[in-house]
Amino acid sequence: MTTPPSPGSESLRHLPRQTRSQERFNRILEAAAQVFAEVGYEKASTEAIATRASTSIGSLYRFFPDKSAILYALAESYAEQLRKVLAEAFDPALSHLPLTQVINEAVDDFEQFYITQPGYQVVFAQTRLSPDLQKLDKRLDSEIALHLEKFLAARQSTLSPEQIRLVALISVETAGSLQILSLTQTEAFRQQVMSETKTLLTRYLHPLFPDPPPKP
Amino acid sequence: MTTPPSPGSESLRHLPRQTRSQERFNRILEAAAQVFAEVGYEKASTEAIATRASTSIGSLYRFFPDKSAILYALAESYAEQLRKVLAEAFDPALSHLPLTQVINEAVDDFEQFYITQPGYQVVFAQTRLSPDLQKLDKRLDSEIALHLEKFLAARQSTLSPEQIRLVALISVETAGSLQILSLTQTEAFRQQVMSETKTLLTRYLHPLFPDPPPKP
Amino acid sequence: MTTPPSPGSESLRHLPRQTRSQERFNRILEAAAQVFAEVGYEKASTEAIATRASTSIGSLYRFFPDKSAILYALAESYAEQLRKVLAEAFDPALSHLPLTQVINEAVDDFEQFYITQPGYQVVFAQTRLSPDLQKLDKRLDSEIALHLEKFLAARQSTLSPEQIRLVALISVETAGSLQILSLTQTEAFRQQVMSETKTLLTRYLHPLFPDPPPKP
Amino acid sequence: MTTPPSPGSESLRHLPRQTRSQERFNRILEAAAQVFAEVGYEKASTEAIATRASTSIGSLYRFFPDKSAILYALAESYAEQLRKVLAEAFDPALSHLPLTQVINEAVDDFEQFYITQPGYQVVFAQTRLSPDLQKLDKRLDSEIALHLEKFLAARQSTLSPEQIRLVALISVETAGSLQILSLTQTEAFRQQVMSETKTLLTRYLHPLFPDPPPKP
DNA sequence: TATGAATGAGACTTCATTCAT
DNA sequence: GATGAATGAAGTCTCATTCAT
Repeated sequence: MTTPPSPGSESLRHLPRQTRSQERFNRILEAAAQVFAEVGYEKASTEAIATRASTSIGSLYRFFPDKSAILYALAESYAEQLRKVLAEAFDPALSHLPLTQVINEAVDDFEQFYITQPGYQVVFAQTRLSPDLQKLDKRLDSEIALHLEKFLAARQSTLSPEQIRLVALISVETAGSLQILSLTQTEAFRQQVMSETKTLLTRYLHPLFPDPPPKP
Repeated sequence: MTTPPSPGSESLRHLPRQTRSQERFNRILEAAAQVFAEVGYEKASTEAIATRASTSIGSLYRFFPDKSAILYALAESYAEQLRKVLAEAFDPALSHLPLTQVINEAVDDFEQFYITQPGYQVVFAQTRLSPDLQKLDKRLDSEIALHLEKFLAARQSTLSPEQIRLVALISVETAGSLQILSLTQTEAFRQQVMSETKTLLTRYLHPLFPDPPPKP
Repeated sequence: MTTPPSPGSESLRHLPRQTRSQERFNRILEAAAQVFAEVGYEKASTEAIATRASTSIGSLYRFFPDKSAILYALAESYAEQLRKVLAEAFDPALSHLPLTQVINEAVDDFEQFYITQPGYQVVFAQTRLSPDLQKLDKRLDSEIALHLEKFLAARQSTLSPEQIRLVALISVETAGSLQILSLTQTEAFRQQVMSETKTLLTRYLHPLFPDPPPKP
Repeated sequence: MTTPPSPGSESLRHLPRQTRSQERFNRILEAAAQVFAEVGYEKASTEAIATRASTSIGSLYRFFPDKSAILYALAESYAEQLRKVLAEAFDPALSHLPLTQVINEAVDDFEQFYITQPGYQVVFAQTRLSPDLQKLDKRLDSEIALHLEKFLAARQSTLSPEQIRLVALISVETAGSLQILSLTQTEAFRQQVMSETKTLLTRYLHPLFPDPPPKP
């Protein structure tokens, strides 16, 4: 997921892809994601996380100075993953495609991320809520909106970079919150919510970034 | 805020508008809102809440069987307040006004509510996050979206009641999450976010509920 | 049950047999007996006792300086009741009857007392257990054994008064503990235990107090 | 006293007979016995037990999930010890001895157990009294009476196994309650009570299990 | 005198964190 | 480096007792 404190040599061909240390670091992060998703951040005990990661509480504290450091590291990991997802979805090379199509696929990708990373919701809510994690929260926001910004900037638009940033942030926030809403619903309703999310985003963004004229 | 367990006789002469009991009940609820807003639900200790309410831990437990009951009561209280705010903002009598105007004012009212009730965010996040509060969460969603639903239904529309319900829920959810986003930002950016929120909602809703023709 | 602190005029013909105060005192004592029997002394809350007695916690504390005073008063009450039961069962006037018969009836009376006074077990165990109630415990023992002593003394016996006291105490203790044992058993087994109790006591006492020769 | 959850390797060299864990487990159990004996089960605080065991409250809860588990473990421990005491006292190999002699020695052994294990009374009273410990109570009764049962069965008797069971249970119960009675008395009286206990049991049991004819 | 709201000491229990092995 | 036993601060909640009304 993310790089552990001690780097380790990754370029030597026949050596294990990850050092033992990295492996354990990632196992703990995955275990934390699971436990956070199941019971929330506060109720997740470090003991439970260590057990889930098939390691000891002592080892956990070798990697993380305290419990909140796990949340931080997980947030970093999610930020990186989201960056990749959004980098693909909003590849500037796709900026000539109809906006609707790009949005639809991006929302679908976003949904996949939420479904496969059930810990994200908790981390997201926790960083948003707790005053001492807000710095982290803003950085998460920035990273996430970054690629959308680039994509939007690639389409000719009269918007200033600051305006584009605003629009990107709002779009991502909206998509995220509706995603979370959808996950508390029945399957049928969930799909309706997702479909409506696409409509909403399209209607919001279309006037700002009109589709380019088809190339002759 | 909400009515305490036992009402008591309120018609006696010019005696206090609230009984001693109601006063204390409300003080505790307000203190809880503050503490929740400051440190979050889990980190808020019942002791801290009692102290903030200038009462004893024993008195707190006279009104609330356990800590979660405070969250419940606060949620009910907020739901009721929001209902009132939205009832005014979406008074069906206003359904002949331009949608933009109604949305603008509703978002402003909503913002006022968020600003004056800093505990709402926490309660909202908590009910959304914790599995055993989801029933409460859904009920709150329904109640909150109710007035928007009625308002939208009052405008002629080709949408089914179910579709209107969906649209209302999404609108309220979006407005809420952007509200929260705005509160983590600087004042200048915050206002831009609110303004953009109005734009987004208008663009989303307008195609569904076209403004009525001006009266001749 | 027992006389409350303030005596009250009981000899005036047309006045209520008990003053309001006495009535309440007795209601509290009865309520305490019930609650003690149900949950034990320590887990019985003074609030629960007051409620069961249809009075207020404040009134309860008018009669009893603290919780243990209720236990004391109840113990006094039981001592008095037991004294009556045993006074009848071991009426010295019956000392000419065969020992077996007297024992059988006494055990039956004792059983009735236990069944109708479910609080007795708890009070008994509590006074026996708690160091600061042992004085009370010994007085209970004395009172209870008193009548048996008188009865035994009335039959010619070579035993000294001290020896008779010892025998009486042991008999009562044994009967009591087997009584308690019987109450934790199924109905069928319970009756066997009671029957065996009679046998045991008869075999123990008979050599000490042989039946008098039948009067010609 | 009893074996702690995880045994551990005990065969290593000349290392401590008990593992650190077992040592602490036993220390806690002994401390609990003392505190229970002094103030009773309900008034014994887990904090006081931990302190008396020279350990921390956290360690106590590492071994026992809650306070009642300490009572359970102590009850098991006592049951096992009593079983051993009674197994020796009622060794069927002794069944040819005069009943009086066997009873005398058994009562003496029983007395030693009570004196050296002052917590037993409390555990005994608690299991007998509290509704949710009655299953444990009955099991303890059975185990404790088991050896007397075997011993009695080894002497020719016309009694059915069920009758023997009843007689054994009653004998043990009686001996126990008289033991407790004796402990609340002065030393001189205490010895008289113990002596009388032997007489009582002998008179009760002798007719049922006559001494075998002396070997020629 | 009766009431019951208020108090707060203290009980049980959890869990983040440390550190000897 | 890994382990997990040990620690103890801190949290939730109960309940005997007081006292203003």
